[in-house]
Amino acid sequence: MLAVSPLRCSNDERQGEMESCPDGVGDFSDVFPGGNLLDGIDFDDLFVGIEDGDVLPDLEMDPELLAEFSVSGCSGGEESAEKNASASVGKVEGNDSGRREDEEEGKSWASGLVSSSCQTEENQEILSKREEAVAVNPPPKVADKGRKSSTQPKASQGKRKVKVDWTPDLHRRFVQAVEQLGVDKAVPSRILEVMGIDCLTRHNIASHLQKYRSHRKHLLAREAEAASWSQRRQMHGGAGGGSKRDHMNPWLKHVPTMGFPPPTPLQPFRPLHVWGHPSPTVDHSVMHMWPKHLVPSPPPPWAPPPPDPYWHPHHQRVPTALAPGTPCFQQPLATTSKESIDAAIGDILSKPWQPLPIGLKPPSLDSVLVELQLQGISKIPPNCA
DNA sequence: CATAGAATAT
DNA sequence: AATATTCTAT
Repeated sequence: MLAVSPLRCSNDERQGEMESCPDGVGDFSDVFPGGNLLDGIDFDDLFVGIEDGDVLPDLEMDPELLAEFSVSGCSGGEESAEKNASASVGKVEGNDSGRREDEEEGKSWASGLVSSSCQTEENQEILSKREEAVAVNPPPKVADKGRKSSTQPKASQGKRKVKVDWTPDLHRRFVQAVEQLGVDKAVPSRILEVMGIDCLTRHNIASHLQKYRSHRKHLLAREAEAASWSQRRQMHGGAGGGSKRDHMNPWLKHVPTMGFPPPTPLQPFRPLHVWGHPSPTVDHSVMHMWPKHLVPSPPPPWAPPPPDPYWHPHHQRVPTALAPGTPCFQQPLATTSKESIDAAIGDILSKPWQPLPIGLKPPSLDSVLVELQLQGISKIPPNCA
Protein backbone atom coordinates (compact mmCIF):
# COMPACT_ATOMS: atom_id res chain seq x y z
CA MET A 1 0.00 0.00 0.00
CA LEU A 2 1.57 2.97 0.75
CA ALA A 3 4.01 1.85 -1.53
CA VAL A 4 3.87 4.50 -3.92
CA SER A 5 7.32 5.20 -3.34
CA PRO A 6 7.51 8.35 -5.09
CA LEU A 7 4.98 9.69 -2.89
CA ARG A 8 6.12 8.84 0.39
CA CYS A 9 9.17 10.43 0.16
CA SER A 10 10.40 11.70 3.16
CA ASN A 11 9.17 13.99 5.42
CA ASP A 12 11.54 16.26 6.65
CA GLU A 13 12.29 18.59 4.06
CA ARG A 14 10.79 21.81 4.93
CA GLN A 15 13.49 22.48 7.21
CA GLY A 16 15.37 24.44 4.88
CA GLU A 17 13.99 27.67 5.61
CA MET A 18 12.04 27.34 8.62
CA GLU A 19 14.74 26.62 10.80
CA SER A 20 15.26 30.11 11.45
CA CYS A 21 12.09 30.24 13.12
CA PRO A 22 12.35 33.64 14.23
CA ASP A 23 9.12 34.03 15.54
CA GLY A 24 6.59 32.79 13.70
CA VAL A 25 7.09 29.75 12.40
CA GLY A 26 9.26 27.31 13.19
CA ASP A 27 6.99 25.17 14.86
CA PHE A 28 6.77 22.13 12.97
CA SER A 29 10.16 21.05 13.50
CA ASP A 30 9.59 20.04 16.89
CA VAL A 31 6.62 18.19 16.26
CA PHE A 32 8.27 15.68 14.41
CA PRO A 33 10.55 14.18 16.73
CA GLY A 34 7.87 12.32 18.09
CA GLY A 35 8.21 10.35 15.44
CA ASN A 36 5.55 8.66 13.75
CA LEU A 37 5.79 9.40 10.27
CA LEU A 38 3.00 7.18 9.73
CA ASP A 39 0.74 9.47 11.36
CA GLY A 40 1.52 12.11 9.04
CA ILE A 41 0.86 10.21 6.03
CA ASP A 42 -2.52 10.07 4.86
CA PHE A 43 -3.18 6.99 3.17
CA ASP A 44 -6.15 8.31 1.59
CA ASP A 45 -4.10 10.56 -0.35
CA LEU A 46 -2.10 7.94 -1.71
CA PHE A 47 -4.93 6.25 -3.23
CA VAL A 48 -6.91 8.84 -4.43
CA GLY A 49 -5.94 10.18 -7.44
CA ILE A 50 -9.09 10.41 -9.00
CA GLU A 51 -10.84 13.51 -8.81
CA ASP A 52 -14.35 13.05 -8.60
CA GLY A 53 -15.16 15.80 -10.71
CA ASP A 54 -13.08 15.42 -13.52
CA VAL A 55 -11.91 12.10 -13.92
CA LEU A 56 -8.67 12.10 -15.45
CA PRO A 57 -6.27 11.45 -12.88
CA ASP A 58 -3.40 12.50 -14.78
CA LEU A 59 -1.26 14.93 -13.23
CA GLU A 60 -2.64 18.17 -13.62
CA MET A 61 -0.40 20.90 -13.89
CA ASP A 62 2.82 20.66 -12.59
CA PRO A 63 5.84 22.03 -13.85
CA GLU A 64 4.01 24.66 -15.41
CA LEU A 65 2.13 25.87 -12.57
CA LEU A 66 4.94 25.53 -10.34
CA ALA A 67 7.00 27.50 -12.54
CA GLU A 68 4.53 30.10 -12.74
CA PHE A 69 4.31 30.13 -9.21
CA SER A 70 7.78 30.63 -8.61
CA VAL A 71 8.11 33.24 -11.05
CA SER A 72 5.36 35.50 -10.67
CA GLY A 73 3.88 33.70 -7.99
CA CYS A 74 3.02 36.34 -6.01
CA SER A 75 5.91 36.79 -4.11
CA GLY A 76 6.37 39.74 -5.47
CA GLY A 77 7.35 42.23 -4.10
CA GLU A 78 7.31 42.86 -0.90
CA GLU A 79 9.24 41.16 1.31
CA SER A 80 9.12 43.21 4.10
CA ALA A 81 11.27 41.76 6.43
CA GLU A 82 8.44 40.48 8.32
CA LYS A 83 10.14 37.60 9.39
CA ASN A 84 12.08 35.85 7.16
CA ALA A 85 11.17 32.55 7.57
CA SER A 86 7.97 33.57 8.11
CA ALA A 87 5.12 31.92 8.43
CA SER A 88 3.91 30.45 5.61
CA VAL A 89 6.28 27.93 5.36
CA GLY A 90 5.31 25.44 3.14
CA LYS A 91 2.13 24.40 4.15
CA VAL A 92 0.75 24.25 1.01
CA GLU A 93 1.07 20.88 0.22
CA GLY A 94 -0.43 20.47 -2.86
CA ASN A 95 -0.90 17.12 -3.29
CA ASP A 96 -2.91 14.96 -5.16
CA SER A 97 -6.16 13.78 -4.60
CA GLY A 98 -8.45 15.87 -6.22
CA ARG A 99 -10.68 16.16 -3.39
CA ARG A 100 -10.27 14.18 -0.43
CA GLU A 101 -6.88 14.51 0.60
CA ASP A 102 -7.24 16.89 3.22
CA GLU A 103 -9.13 15.18 5.66
CA GLU A 104 -6.88 15.51 8.42
CA GLU A 105 -5.16 18.42 7.40
CA GLY A 106 -4.85 19.81 10.70
CA LYS A 107 -2.97 16.98 11.71
CA SER A 108 -1.00 16.55 8.74
CA TRP A 109 0.11 20.01 8.59
CA ALA A 110 1.00 20.60 11.96
CA SER A 111 2.45 17.51 12.88
CA GLY A 112 2.79 15.67 9.91
CA LEU A 113 3.63 17.71 7.13
CA VAL A 114 4.87 14.64 6.04
CA SER A 115 2.46 13.95 3.56
CA SER A 116 2.75 17.18 2.03
CA SER A 117 6.30 17.19 1.68
CA CYS A 118 6.30 14.32 -0.42
CA GLN A 119 6.95 14.81 -3.87
CA THR A 120 6.79 18.32 -4.13
CA GLU A 121 10.10 19.39 -3.55
CA GLU A 122 9.60 22.31 -5.60
CA ASN A 123 6.45 23.27 -4.21
CA GLN A 124 7.60 23.62 -0.87
CA GLU A 125 10.44 25.54 -1.72
CA ILE A 126 8.62 28.00 -3.54
CA LEU A 127 5.96 28.41 -1.18
CA SER A 128 7.96 28.65 1.76
CA LYS A 129 10.29 30.90 0.19
CA ARG A 130 8.38 33.95 0.11
CA GLU A 131 6.05 34.22 2.74
CA GLU A 132 4.10 36.69 1.20
CA ALA A 133 3.62 34.63 -1.44
CA VAL A 134 0.54 33.54 -0.89
CA ALA A 135 0.98 30.17 -0.86
CA VAL A 136 -1.48 29.78 -3.05
CA ASN A 137 -2.66 27.56 -5.40
CA PRO A 138 -3.23 26.95 -8.78
CA PRO A 139 -4.20 29.88 -10.34
CA PRO A 140 -7.00 29.27 -12.41
CA LYS A 141 -5.08 28.11 -15.18
CA VAL A 142 -4.66 24.53 -15.57
CA ALA A 143 -5.60 24.81 -19.02
CA ASP A 144 -4.22 21.71 -20.15
CA LYS A 145 -5.69 19.42 -17.90
CA GLY A 146 -6.31 16.87 -20.27
CA ARG A 147 -2.90 16.07 -21.38
CA LYS A 148 0.15 15.89 -19.55
CA SER A 149 2.49 13.28 -19.18
CA SER A 150 1.19 10.06 -18.40
CA THR A 151 4.06 9.03 -16.49
CA GLN A 152 3.23 8.02 -13.13
CA PRO A 153 -0.07 9.35 -12.79
CA LYS A 154 -0.75 9.36 -9.27
CA ALA A 155 2.25 10.68 -7.87
CA SER A 156 2.11 14.25 -8.14
CA GLN A 157 -0.77 15.88 -9.55
CA GLY A 158 -3.57 17.09 -8.08
CA LYS A 159 -2.76 20.17 -6.66
CA ARG A 160 -6.01 21.64 -7.15
CA LYS A 161 -6.77 22.63 -3.80
CA VAL A 162 -3.80 23.71 -1.99
CA LYS A 163 -4.99 25.82 0.69
CA VAL A 164 -4.09 29.36 0.81
CA ASP A 165 -2.11 30.24 3.75
CA TRP A 166 -3.24 33.49 5.13
CA THR A 167 -0.09 34.73 6.58
CA PRO A 168 -0.27 37.65 8.82
CA ASP A 169 0.99 39.76 6.13
CA LEU A 170 -1.45 38.61 3.61
CA HIS A 171 -4.12 39.07 6.10
CA ARG A 172 -3.00 42.56 6.71
CA ARG A 173 -3.37 43.31 3.15
CA PHE A 174 -6.71 41.85 3.17
CA VAL A 175 -7.77 43.98 6.04
CA GLN A 176 -6.40 46.98 4.42
CA ALA A 177 -8.35 46.32 1.39
CA VAL A 178 -11.44 45.88 3.36
CA GLU A 179 -10.90 49.06 5.18
CA GLN A 180 -10.21 50.86 2.09
CA LEU A 181 -13.38 49.73 0.55
CA GLY A 182 -15.45 50.13 3.56
CA VAL A 183 -17.15 47.29 5.12
CA ASP A 184 -20.20 47.30 3.19
CA LYS A 185 -18.57 47.68 -0.06
CA ALA A 186 -16.05 45.12 0.64
CA VAL A 187 -17.09 42.20 -1.35
CA PRO A 188 -14.79 39.54 -2.49
CA SER A 189 -14.28 40.74 -5.94
CA ARG A 190 -13.44 44.22 -4.90
CA ILE A 191 -11.21 43.08 -2.21
CA LEU A 192 -9.46 40.95 -4.61
CA GLU A 193 -8.96 43.87 -6.83
CA VAL A 194 -7.65 46.06 -4.18
CA MET A 195 -5.36 43.53 -2.82
CA GLY A 196 -3.95 42.98 -6.15
CA ILE A 197 -2.82 39.55 -5.47
CA ASP A 198 -3.57 37.64 -8.45
CA CYS A 199 -2.95 34.38 -7.04
CA LEU A 200 -5.94 34.50 -4.92
CA THR A 201 -9.31 33.64 -6.13
CA ARG A 202 -12.53 35.19 -5.32
CA HIS A 203 -13.42 32.18 -3.37
CA ASN A 204 -10.39 32.42 -1.29
CA ILE A 205 -11.27 35.89 -0.42
CA ALA A 206 -14.83 35.07 0.20
CA SER A 207 -13.92 32.39 2.54
CA HIS A 208 -11.56 34.55 4.43
CA LEU A 209 -13.98 37.34 4.46
CA GLN A 210 -16.54 35.13 5.94
CA LYS A 211 -14.30 34.29 8.70
CA TYR A 212 -13.23 37.81 9.12
CA ARG A 213 -16.73 39.00 9.52
CA SER A 214 -17.49 36.31 11.85
CA HIS A 215 -14.57 37.25 13.94
CA ARG A 216 -15.53 40.78 13.87
CA LYS A 217 -18.89 39.93 15.07
CA HIS A 218 -17.50 38.05 17.93
CA LEU A 219 -15.29 40.84 18.86
CA LEU A 220 -18.02 43.30 18.84
CA ALA A 221 -20.14 41.10 20.88
CA ARG A 222 -17.44 40.70 23.34
CA GLU A 223 -16.89 44.31 23.52
CA ALA A 224 -20.45 44.93 24.13
CA GLU A 225 -20.40 42.42 26.79
CA ALA A 226 -17.44 43.95 28.38
CA ALA A 227 -19.08 47.26 28.17
CA SER A 228 -22.13 46.19 29.91
CA TRP A 229 -20.00 44.58 32.43
CA SER A 230 -18.11 47.61 33.25
CA GLN A 231 -21.27 49.44 33.33
CA ARG A 232 -22.81 47.14 35.73
CA ARG A 233 -19.80 47.36 37.75
CA GLN A 234 -20.15 51.01 37.90
CA MET A 235 -23.70 50.82 38.84
CA HIS A 236 -23.66 48.43 41.59
CA GLY A 237 -20.20 48.51 42.67
CA GLY A 238 -19.08 45.49 40.96
CA ALA A 239 -21.68 43.25 42.24
CA GLY A 240 -22.28 41.99 38.90
CA GLY A 241 -23.77 38.76 39.17
CA GLY A 242 -21.87 36.80 36.80
CA SER A 243 -24.35 36.45 34.10
CA LYS A 244 -22.78 35.68 30.90
CA ARG A 245 -25.05 37.51 28.67
CA ASP A 246 -26.73 40.62 29.65
CA HIS A 247 -30.03 39.02 29.84
CA MET A 248 -30.81 41.17 32.70
CA ASN A 249 -30.50 44.45 30.98
CA PRO A 250 -30.80 43.81 27.39
CA TRP A 251 -31.40 47.38 26.66
CA LEU A 252 -28.16 48.24 28.15
CA LYS A 253 -26.44 47.16 25.12
CA HIS A 254 -28.00 49.89 23.23
CA VAL A 255 -26.68 52.43 25.51
CA PRO A 256 -23.09 51.80 25.91
CA THR A 257 -22.02 53.96 28.67
CA MET A 258 -18.63 52.86 29.28
CA GLY A 259 -15.48 54.70 29.68
CA PHE A 260 -14.38 53.66 26.30
CA PRO A 261 -15.39 54.57 22.94
CA PRO A 262 -18.43 52.67 22.15
CA PRO A 263 -17.87 49.54 20.28
CA THR A 264 -19.55 50.10 17.09
CA PRO A 265 -21.19 53.33 17.26
CA LEU A 266 -20.56 55.67 14.51
CA GLN A 267 -18.25 54.32 12.07
CA PRO A 268 -19.57 51.57 10.08
CA PHE A 269 -16.35 49.88 10.10
CA ARG A 270 -13.68 49.56 12.56
CA PRO A 271 -10.38 48.05 11.81
CA LEU A 272 -9.85 45.16 13.97
CA HIS A 273 -6.63 43.74 14.81
CA VAL A 274 -4.60 45.64 12.44
CA TRP A 275 -3.50 49.04 13.06
CA GLY A 276 -2.91 51.30 10.59
CA HIS A 277 -5.21 52.59 9.23
CA PRO A 278 -5.20 55.89 8.55
CA SER A 279 -8.49 56.82 9.36
CA PRO A 280 -7.67 59.37 11.86
CA THR A 281 -10.99 59.07 13.36
CA VAL A 282 -10.74 55.48 13.82
CA ASP A 283 -7.48 55.33 15.46
CA HIS A 284 -8.94 55.98 18.75
CA SER A 285 -11.51 53.44 18.53
CA VAL A 286 -8.94 50.92 18.06
CA MET A 287 -6.85 52.32 20.71
CA HIS A 288 -8.00 49.94 23.24
CA MET A 289 -6.73 46.99 21.47
CA TRP A 290 -3.25 45.97 22.18
CA PRO A 291 -1.11 43.31 20.95
CA LYS A 292 -1.12 40.51 23.31
CA HIS A 293 2.49 40.58 23.84
CA LEU A 294 2.37 44.14 24.96
CA VAL A 295 -0.15 43.61 27.55
CA PRO A 296 1.64 43.71 30.78
CA SER A 297 -0.16 41.72 33.26
CA PRO A 298 -2.97 39.33 33.34
CA PRO A 299 -6.34 40.79 33.43
CA PRO A 300 -7.67 41.99 36.66
CA PRO A 301 -9.99 39.77 38.52
CA TRP A 302 -12.98 41.37 37.19
CA ALA A 303 -12.04 41.39 33.66
CA PRO A 304 -14.85 39.48 32.18
CA PRO A 305 -14.08 38.07 28.86
CA PRO A 306 -10.94 36.14 28.42
CA PRO A 307 -8.73 36.79 25.50
CA ASP A 308 -10.25 35.92 22.31
CA PRO A 309 -8.38 33.22 20.63
CA TYR A 310 -10.57 33.50 17.74
CA TRP A 311 -8.75 35.14 15.05
CA HIS A 312 -5.25 34.23 14.41
CA PRO A 313 -4.63 31.24 16.40
CA HIS A 314 -2.81 29.64 13.72
CA HIS A 315 -0.04 32.06 13.32
CA GLN A 316 -0.15 32.75 16.85
CA ARG A 317 3.24 31.43 17.48
CA VAL A 318 3.82 33.26 20.61
CA PRO A 319 7.43 33.44 21.36
CA THR A 320 6.87 33.52 24.97
CA ALA A 321 6.13 29.94 24.77
CA LEU A 322 9.57 29.21 23.68
CA ALA A 323 11.87 27.53 25.97
CA PRO A 324 14.09 29.88 27.75
CA GLY A 325 17.18 30.59 25.96
CA THR A 326 15.88 29.59 22.66
CA PRO A 327 17.98 31.16 20.05
CA CYS A 328 15.24 32.04 17.83
CA PHE A 329 13.84 34.82 19.65
CA GLN A 330 13.86 38.01 17.87
CA GLN A 331 15.18 40.86 19.74
CA PRO A 332 12.69 43.51 20.57
CA LEU A 333 13.52 46.60 18.84
CA ALA A 334 16.65 48.16 19.83
CA THR A 335 17.90 48.65 16.43
CA THR A 336 17.18 51.43 14.18
CA SER A 337 17.65 49.78 10.94
CA LYS A 338 14.64 50.05 8.90
CA GLU A 339 14.53 46.45 8.31
CA SER A 340 14.57 45.52 11.87
CA ILE A 341 11.89 47.94 12.52
CA ASP A 342 9.83 46.60 9.79
CA ALA A 343 10.34 43.22 11.09
CA ALA A 344 9.30 44.27 14.48
CA ILE A 345 6.23 45.88 13.20
CA GLY A 346 5.36 42.97 11.16
CA ASP A 347 5.77 40.89 14.14
CA ILE A 348 3.52 43.00 16.18
CA LEU A 349 0.92 43.22 13.60
CA SER A 350 0.81 39.61 13.12
CA LYS A 351 0.15 38.84 16.66
CA PRO A 352 -3.20 38.41 18.12
CA TRP A 353 -4.85 41.25 19.79
CA GLN A 354 -6.43 41.44 23.02
CA PRO A 355 -8.78 43.92 24.37
CA LEU A 356 -7.22 46.16 26.83
CA PRO A 357 -8.53 45.33 30.19
CA ILE A 358 -10.67 48.07 31.22
CA GLY A 359 -8.77 49.90 33.79
CA LEU A 360 -5.41 48.99 32.56
CA LYS A 361 -2.97 51.17 30.87
CA PRO A 362 -0.85 49.94 28.14
CA PRO A 363 2.64 49.24 29.09
CA SER A 364 4.42 51.57 26.92
CA LEU A 365 2.23 53.90 25.18
CA ASP A 366 5.21 55.45 23.67
CA SER A 367 6.32 52.39 22.01
CA VAL A 368 2.94 51.89 20.66
CA LEU A 369 2.79 55.32 19.30
CA VAL A 370 6.05 54.90 17.69
CA GLU A 371 4.79 51.87 16.05
CA LEU A 372 1.81 53.65 14.89
CA GLN A 373 3.87 56.27 13.34
CA LEU A 374 6.02 53.85 11.67
CA GLN A 375 3.00 52.30 10.38
CA GLY A 376 2.33 55.41 8.61
CA ILE A 377 5.13 54.71 6.35
CA SER A 378 3.74 51.44 5.73
CA LYS A 379 5.17 49.65 2.98
CA ILE A 380 2.44 48.07 1.31
CA PRO A 381 3.93 46.04 -1.24
CA PRO A 382 2.79 46.46 -4.65
CA ASN A 383 1.52 43.10 -5.00
CA CYS A 384 2.63 40.08 -6.27
CA ALA A 385 2.37 39.97 -9.69
C1' DC B 1 -24.62 32.87 -16.14
C1' DA B 2 -21.97 35.43 -12.33
C1' DT B 3 -21.53 37.05 -7.66
C1' DA B 4 -22.14 37.23 -2.61
C1' DG B 5 -22.95 35.08 1.41
C1' DA B 6 -24.21 31.34 4.38
C1' DA B 7 -23.83 26.55 5.29
C1' DT B 8 -21.37 22.71 5.22
C1' DA B 9 -17.40 19.64 4.40
C1' DT B 10 -12.72 18.40 4.82
C1' DA C 1 -9.32 25.61 13.54
C1' DA C 2 -8.65 27.19 9.01
C1' DT C 3 -9.90 26.78 4.35
C1' DA C 4 -12.51 24.90 0.67
C1' DT C 5 -16.53 23.62 -1.46
C1' DT C 6 -21.32 23.53 -1.98
C1' DC C 7 -25.80 25.59 -1.69
C1' DT C 8 -28.94 29.41 -2.10
C1' DA C 9 -30.53 33.78 -3.21
C1' DT C 10 -29.85 37.68 -5.96
